[in-house]
Amino acid sequence: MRHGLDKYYTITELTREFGVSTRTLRFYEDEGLIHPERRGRTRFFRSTDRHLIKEILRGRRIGFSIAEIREIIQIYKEPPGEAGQLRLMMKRLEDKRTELIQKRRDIEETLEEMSNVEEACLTRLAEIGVGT
Amino acid sequence: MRHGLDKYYTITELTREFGVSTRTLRFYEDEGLIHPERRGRTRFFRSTDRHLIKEILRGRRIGFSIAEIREIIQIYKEPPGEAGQLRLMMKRLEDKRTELIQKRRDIEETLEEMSNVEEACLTRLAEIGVGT
DNA sequence: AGCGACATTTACGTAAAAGTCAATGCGTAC
DNA sequence: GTACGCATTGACTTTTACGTAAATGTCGCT
Repeated sequence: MRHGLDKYYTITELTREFGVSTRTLRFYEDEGLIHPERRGRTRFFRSTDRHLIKEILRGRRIGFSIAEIREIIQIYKEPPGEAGQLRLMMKRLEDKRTELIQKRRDIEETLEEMSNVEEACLTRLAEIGVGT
Repeated sequence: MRHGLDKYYTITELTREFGVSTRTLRFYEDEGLIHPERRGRTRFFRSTDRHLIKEILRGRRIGFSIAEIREIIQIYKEPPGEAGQLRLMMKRLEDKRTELIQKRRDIEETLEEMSNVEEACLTRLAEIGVGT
């Protein structure tokens, strides 16, 4: 079943879908994050690559570095078997969780402030531009 | 009342409080984000600077660039008076809001996945390390 | 006066994440 | 068969956000 009838994606298809450049996707390949197949020199992306790209971009939006994203992907590919490694990983997960929760709080605070500013704008607009 | 009896903060006090380097605070000054006073060549920070630094660091955690942060600070300092400017600003606020909401969703998805991974770790640990 | 601790300025360095450019290949439509 | 468009590779460049080093200044203490 593996690699059966999956659709192939060309690099430009994916750049259009995700709004990134070809350079970016090649960069991610160089960094070992994705592994498109080749026919000749042309890359052919499987749906698994496509899915990976989605995750990479999400990580990027959150602010993860390439190194961190690579690490996360590694965890999915080969979850650590040894107990010490597992504990270490959970410790790091805990740290990341704390960081993300902080970040979420930051975002929420900022969203609130933006609402305030927006409201102020509206009243200001109402004041000035009654006849606009 | 202005500049009355406010406390002064030295640069190192603030670096300790916020866990950033002196270089960082001087950099923010160079970038025009904060304006500590001087006695001789030494910087003295007011509580307004301290508050600004808090906001800057929050923006940084969210992923805003220095330019964006400067822009936000500008808005607080001198809200635009002209109607066109106001509209433009609201448009940009809208864009930012969309971006932040997306980012928040990204974070929430990632937090969920982290929970799953953590759970998997726990069961795995239970399997292996019954006697650990 | 001299020491140590902390500050400052200037200037160059750096890592991450691409952007850009030039040369080249490959398929196919005309 | 050649021109065109899309791909590729490799090298070089850019931007952001500071780090780091070197040379000095300043303040308080003893």
